Amino acid sequence: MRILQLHSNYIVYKPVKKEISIAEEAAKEENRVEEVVVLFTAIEAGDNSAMAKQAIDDVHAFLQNLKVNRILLYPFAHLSSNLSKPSEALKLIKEMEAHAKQKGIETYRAPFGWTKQFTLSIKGHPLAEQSRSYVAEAGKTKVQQEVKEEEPVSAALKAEDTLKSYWHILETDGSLVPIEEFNFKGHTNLKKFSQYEIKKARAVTQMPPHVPLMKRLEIADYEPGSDPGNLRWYPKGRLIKSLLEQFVTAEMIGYGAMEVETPVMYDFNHPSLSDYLNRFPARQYLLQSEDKDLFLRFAACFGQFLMVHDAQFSYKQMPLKLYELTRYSFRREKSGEVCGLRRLRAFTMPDCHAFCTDLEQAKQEFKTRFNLCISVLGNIGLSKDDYEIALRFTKDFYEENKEFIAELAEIYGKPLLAEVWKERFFYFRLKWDANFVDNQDKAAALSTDQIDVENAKRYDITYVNEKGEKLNPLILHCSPSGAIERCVYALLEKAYKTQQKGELPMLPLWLSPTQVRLIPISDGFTEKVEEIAKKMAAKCIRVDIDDRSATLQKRIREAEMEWVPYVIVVGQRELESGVLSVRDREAHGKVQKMKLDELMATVASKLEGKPFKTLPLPLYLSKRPQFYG
RNA sequence: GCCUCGGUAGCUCAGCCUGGCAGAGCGGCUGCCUCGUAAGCAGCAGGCCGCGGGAUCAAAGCCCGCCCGGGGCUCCA
Repeated sequence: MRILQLHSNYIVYKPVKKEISIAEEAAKEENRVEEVVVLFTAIEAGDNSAMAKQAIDDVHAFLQNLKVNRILLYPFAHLSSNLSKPSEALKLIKEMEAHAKQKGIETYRAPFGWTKQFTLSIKGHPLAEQSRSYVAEAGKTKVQQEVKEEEPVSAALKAEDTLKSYWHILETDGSLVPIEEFNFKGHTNLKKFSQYEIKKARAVTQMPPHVPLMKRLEIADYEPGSDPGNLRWYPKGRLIKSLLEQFVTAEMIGYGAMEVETPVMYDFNHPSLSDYLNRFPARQYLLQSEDKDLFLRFAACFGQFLMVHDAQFSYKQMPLKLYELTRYSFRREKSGEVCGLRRLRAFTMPDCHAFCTDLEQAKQEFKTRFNLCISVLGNIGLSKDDYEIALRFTKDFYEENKEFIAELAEIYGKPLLAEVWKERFFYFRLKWDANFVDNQDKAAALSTDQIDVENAKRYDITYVNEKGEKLNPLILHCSPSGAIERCVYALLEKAYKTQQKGELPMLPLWLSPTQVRLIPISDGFTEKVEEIAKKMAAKCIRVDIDDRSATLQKRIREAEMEWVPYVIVVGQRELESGVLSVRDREAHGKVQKMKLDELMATVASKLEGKPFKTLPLPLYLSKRPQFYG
């Protein structure tokens, strides 16, 4: 007997169709039970009455802990592959029901033998979700009990429960080393990341450094007037985010993806969608409109799959690549999990799907995108030293594709973490993700790509092959950079690390809100300085002027605290000689002499290939409001 | 969701334990200073002490509930 026990806020279920001849009579209407412990129950071959009684007694003990006295017995065959005969199962279920009632538990029961659909809302506390199995063994009942967080719905997810991960380090030559045998010397971050993945180890109790930074630099801030994890972005933050969005989008279009736009909300009861939804253990934002239940998307999958389902294409157009910058994707993360820019409830995620004919094509594409992602991260300002990669695959996939896996390891050029499963239980066969390790030794995934072998069928996506046959493609899911907000988080955390080393923190030049700050030494020079500013702005350089009446030293200090890459003081000497004194942050704040044209050429060369947006604030600092502090 | 810490001026925070006039620094405004590479000087304004309830002659402070944030538990497709 297998029982999945879920302490729920509510469950709504509806019998849809009789499955078997002995199915009970039931009305095809919705039933709703509030504040209830739902018992998804599968009766297995060999189960007996004693076991049924034992199971209810165990549940009863739990109810007292949970301070609830209401259960719903929900026959749920998918929990086991060793089911008993239906007649026996029904008998035992009825016994459980009777026993529960006898113990004074308010007992409800979903009908046996029906296909049912349900929606339920699980409580978040650690005891809310439990699975138990009872095995008949030499006349006595053995209870195996596990406390495990998981969504109840899919058999595949249940498998996660029993399926074990085998951890290895994949060397750059493609060899797999069991993790306990790997020498982590010189691979500090990989070690931290591995520990984070495997043990979920937490050490520090400290505010993540990027949070005060995102506020002080007027990038983003919490918005108490919204839901947690929905942030406000100040002009400078909006600029940074917008540039990242533009850059990633341009890279994906350059790669050959077709940019599309799809709705942010979907029908909760759409057949393909609800199925996929149940496969995805994230919590959704739900909303009601007229008579519809809607959910907010957590990725672009829905929209793109529905679009491709309706599209006609053949092997000649493949791999077929669609891209969308989802602003926003929503995930109703548990309140304790939302954190600064690391983990949000509303976030901007570039999402690119490639529809491939077969595994060979998928692998080829996967490799192309692997290179592309590394390049995208690098251009954003995150080098291979800043993140660690995990590759996750099944044992059989590895056996069949050793060379391919080795190629990936070679491309990356650093040992990476390999998670190996004996069998597949997610919808993908191969996945990689790049993970930033932050100042709290926490890891956050950035880029990722997966080979999805399930969803084409689920969404009835087909292409036509050479012989005119309709086939389901393989689907690659890729986020080239990961969430844009998370990129900002990584850049800020990285800058903080730099600062801890005693160096000057900064953002990449192309993302710096002010690239060049001009400081007229006194009022009389402001007009001349504006001429210089105009020349620079004309060359697509974000320049501003600190015309405030504060002392020179104070204005320099504030420019430094804003991480302005180039600070130039302009007075009589500069105007007469035409030579500027440029305080170069990258060169540790050293003041360098150069002509305006030289500076503009230097800056322009560093900005090559990056998108540009004009300054999102008034040219004169005296005209700017203060958003924070 | 649970545990835990916090929320006082725009920001950072002291005051709370032991109830009795609401505080500091930064920022803002005004004035002086017009400056040569990381904090010039002075004055003024600025408060629903997170929100709601309770006990008290009296609450920022004590008690209860809620909201928001940090950290932890749990989890991350």
